[in-house]
Amino acid sequence: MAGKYQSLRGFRDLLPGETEHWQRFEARAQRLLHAYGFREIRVPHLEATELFTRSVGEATDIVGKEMFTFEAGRDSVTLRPEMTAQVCRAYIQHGMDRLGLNRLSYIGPAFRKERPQKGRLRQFHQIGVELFGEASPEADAEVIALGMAIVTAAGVAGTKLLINSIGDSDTRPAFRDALLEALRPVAEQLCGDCQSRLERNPLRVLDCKKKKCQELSADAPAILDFLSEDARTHFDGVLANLEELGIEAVVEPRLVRGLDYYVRTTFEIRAEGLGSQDTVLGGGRYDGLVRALGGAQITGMGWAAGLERLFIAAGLDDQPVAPELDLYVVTLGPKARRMALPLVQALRAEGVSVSWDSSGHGLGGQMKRAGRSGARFAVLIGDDELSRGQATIKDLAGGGQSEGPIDALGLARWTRDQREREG
RNA sequence: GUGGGCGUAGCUCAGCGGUAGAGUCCCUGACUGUGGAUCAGGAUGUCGUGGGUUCGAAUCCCAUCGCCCACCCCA
Repeated sequence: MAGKYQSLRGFRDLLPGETEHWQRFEARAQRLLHAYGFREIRVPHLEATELFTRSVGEATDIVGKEMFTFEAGRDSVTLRPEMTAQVCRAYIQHGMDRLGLNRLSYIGPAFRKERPQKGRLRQFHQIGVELFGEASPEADAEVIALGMAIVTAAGVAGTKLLINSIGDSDTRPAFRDALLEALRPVAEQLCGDCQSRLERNPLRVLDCKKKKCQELSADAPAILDFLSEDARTHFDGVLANLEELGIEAVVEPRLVRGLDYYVRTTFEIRAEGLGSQDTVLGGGRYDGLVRALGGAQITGMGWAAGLERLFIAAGLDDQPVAPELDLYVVTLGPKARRMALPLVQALRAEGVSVSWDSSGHGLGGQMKRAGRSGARFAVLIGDDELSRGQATIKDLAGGGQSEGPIDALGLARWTRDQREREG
């Protein structure tokens, strides 16, 4: 508990050892996204509040109590609680439907003002994709396949794909009424949360984890029975395509996603061992959203995954990455010290990763720093080495010592040879 | 917003009325040119903050802030 200032609740620093995990995942993810033909879009962190209230839904918790909203002069602005609405806004704003830009991906922070806990922070990070203008079952299957690949790329094993169709916006009211009719008589027996859900969003009662509520809603009508002919065909097509791709999907009729804009296909990928935070990726189809935000009638399908949760599910959260470096230059005496900076610069230009200590510590201190830097070899240069024209090179893992080149080009070649020898 | 747990050295934690401790890390030396092992020495704290009880409070009481975990909800 040192220092006067502390990061804000729900906001945290990513330190070296952890950032490497992020970099590795991001590199792998970008390769995958590229392989699927997606191109990255970067949208602002701040947006007009109305964009989110319109798209995510007034009644959702996100809009109701979790947004970081500020008054900026006459405008109300909000730190994005998710990115789909923004990507749609940008899609419309830049006329992307005419530019052939219909496969978009994003990665970055999002903000929700809720009580932090494991795998849930006020600033968290999402990676996601949006596929516009393709309403086919194949599109759904492809987007889901990409989601599975991303989760796998993060190193998560033991995933489970849950899928459902919540029908179209014009058939949902019928289901909602039927559901209400079935649940009203037993409303008293539902848990407190569900009683309020009954009014706000009855579909979510199906999603309640409490046993009693599940029993009470067991005999309630299933949404799949209310699908229109089109929606039913579409859903069957999605399932068939997933099977064709060898992706195992569990139809979960109780799966209801929280955001208002979803229609037809909804799905989540869950990871084992994460408790209530086990949904690592979630998404679905949102065919009416672009239109609702003022664009043309263009369909959409996408998902978002939480990076913090992915890393927890992959078991990476408590495994810091050790530093790696080719060389650490240790100098003795003023002559050697004067040539150190030009030397390390020349080595870097040759693609060798190298560090050194410019603060004038003694040999012991420098060796200690060399050991901690993660360097494979320490290159010792003192008066002896300068007169001999040979550097002393110490193997920091094995402890052995030998002579080696003292000039940049020679050292660079020597380093490359070592790398090759060690694979 | 609700419930529970915890705040003592950079880190992990012990102490639970009588002068603030351990391990680790850090610094110095044994080794006048060698890190990681060993040994010896050293440094480090408004004991989260404010108030109260007491001759005396890290310890008991009250308040407050912060963190963690869970619920709600979600990625």
